[in-house]
Amino acid sequence: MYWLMKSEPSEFSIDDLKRQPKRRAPWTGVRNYQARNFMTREMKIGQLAFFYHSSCAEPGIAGIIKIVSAAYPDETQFDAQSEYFDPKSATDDPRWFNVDVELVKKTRFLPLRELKSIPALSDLHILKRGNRLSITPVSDRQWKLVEKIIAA
DNA sequence: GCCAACGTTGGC
DNA sequence: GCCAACGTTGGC
Repeated sequence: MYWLMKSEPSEFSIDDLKRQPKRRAPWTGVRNYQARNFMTREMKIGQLAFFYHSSCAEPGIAGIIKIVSAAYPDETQFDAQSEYFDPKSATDDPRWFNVDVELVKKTRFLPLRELKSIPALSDLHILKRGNRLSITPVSDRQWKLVEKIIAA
């Protein structure tokens, strides 16, 4: 099982991750229950994910990251100064969680445009109509195919 | 539990 | 900035 995780590069890009100590950072700001549940229930330490740049001039896959922690409460939900502050979340019953990720490698940039042009990837979640989930599973087959394309 | 209104996402 | 698609909210 692999993953694809979206981030707006103006908020947090792959280069921002690269600059972090140990190239690690908490994946904060997820405020969707389905995406949260993927982190709390299905993600395992050591699993790999594509780092995807969204909501920008050129959306696409920018690199590969690794899950390096179990899910734990997202601190930004308790920070009134944060744009991710959630007044309905209580410290003794947190609503939102995050995992930590580590940069494995920055790859050749693979634009969404190119992903769309590959028929064998038509079942990729982010290519499906109306998909907005910020964290989606990627199958072994899809992962290997994309890796091959990036390497080529 | 239904569902209309509203807010957000994200590519274009 | 537009707008389709989808998630969340809250009155009933």
